[in-house]
Amino acid sequence: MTTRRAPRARPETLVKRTEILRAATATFGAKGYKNGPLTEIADQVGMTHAGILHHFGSKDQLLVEVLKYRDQEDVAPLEGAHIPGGMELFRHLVRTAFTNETRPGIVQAYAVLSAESVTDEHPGRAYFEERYQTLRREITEAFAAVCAERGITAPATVDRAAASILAVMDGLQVQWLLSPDDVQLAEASAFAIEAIVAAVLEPSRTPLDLGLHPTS
Amino acid sequence: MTTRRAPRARPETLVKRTEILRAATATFGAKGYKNGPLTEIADQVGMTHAGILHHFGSKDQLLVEVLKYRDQEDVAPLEGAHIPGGMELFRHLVRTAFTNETRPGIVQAYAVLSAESVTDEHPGRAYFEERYQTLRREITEAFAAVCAERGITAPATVDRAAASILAVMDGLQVQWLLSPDDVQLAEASAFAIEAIVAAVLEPSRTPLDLGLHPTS
DNA sequence: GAGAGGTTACTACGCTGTCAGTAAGTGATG
DNA sequence: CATCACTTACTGACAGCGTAGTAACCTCTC
Repeated sequence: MTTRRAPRARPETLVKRTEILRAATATFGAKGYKNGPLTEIADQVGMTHAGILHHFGSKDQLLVEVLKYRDQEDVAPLEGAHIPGGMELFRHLVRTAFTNETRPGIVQAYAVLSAESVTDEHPGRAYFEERYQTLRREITEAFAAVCAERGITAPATVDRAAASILAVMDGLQVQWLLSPDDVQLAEASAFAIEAIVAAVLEPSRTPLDLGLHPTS
Repeated sequence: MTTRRAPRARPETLVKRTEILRAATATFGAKGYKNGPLTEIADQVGMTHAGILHHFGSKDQLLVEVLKYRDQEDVAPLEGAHIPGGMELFRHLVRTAFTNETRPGIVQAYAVLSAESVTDEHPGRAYFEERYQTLRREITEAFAAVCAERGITAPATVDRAAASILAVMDGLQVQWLLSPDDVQLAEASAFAIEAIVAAVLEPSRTPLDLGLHPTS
């Protein structure tokens, strides 16, 4: 319970810390959190594993800081450093998918860690729970804004659509990591997002009878 | 490399083996493969971990058999023990999503293991690679059949759609496991599958301009 | 009585975290 | 401006645990 916050860092030290965070992202991405040893991270930055623990206190804490670090890095390049709303959000998500195709390491880290986080007592669980909640809310609000713009009331499907959009992006990442030649990450993401957005804005022109609506 | 297959099993032993496979599914689901100890599996079936190794030779081999076992269990209840085609396949996928809502343990095992399989040298990797390839092919063929039925030529989007359908199902499982109260696994899956199928069969009535088509 | 289905005992290893010690920096002070 | 007091940034050794796999040995059952 010792709050090892703010150890009055030397300016040079902050550089080293982010170096560690990057190395940890690589190792956790390649091997998972539980199976990614501190020594491997330490090697990458020319240190012993004890040095890592000196900076972050524990491996659990390191993971939390890795996740937080990735968040602020992702938001950084955005205009005004804030996620857009309305239809622009969907465009942003599609752009993100295209960007992701150029950085398999980070994609792998998120894919592995998010799934691993559902295991018992995982230190990253709270982070991913909140993350998904936040993202779903933002997408739901974007739907509401777009619907309002078009003078229609947002249908009840927006909640399902919001979860589905995130889901399809994540799921495609796993398939893409397994078979990069068979799966077009960005284009498939764009296609699916368009399909889902269209289904919300112009619902069920043709009922497909997939068993959803219990007619039988 | 010793083929420890067919050790002339006693009928009672086969029961024990499947008992082990079920226990392993539970443990691997709860903790992941690497972090799921053999001793925990052994405890569940009233055995020592050496007993498990007697049956399966190694932990890696056990995982492979767990995955194979789940496959044949899933196909078993189906008519004719074979996956349907055409529009019936999509109905089957939606039904599966509803079934899955009643068995979080198995869902968790698949979610955790499929993502873990993309890590370095994971023993389950080949299985998941093939599994996704097979499933994508089956869905693509179902699309082709449905299109033929309607007298239209299957559009180029079927490949992306096939991957997207699997992706959305998998991705929703992770979110559902993290927040079961916030995410409706089955209903969201059904909605997304309908949306994607509709987008294939009746493409782009209204262009949404999500940046997919580089018009600028 | 041979082999299947185990157990007990043990080896060997990998991992996190602790601890003591060291070298280099920081800062107040006489 | 030199020195003393203290902090930061580590290293190296090691404790302590959990784990996979092996080997030898029982003990039922065909």
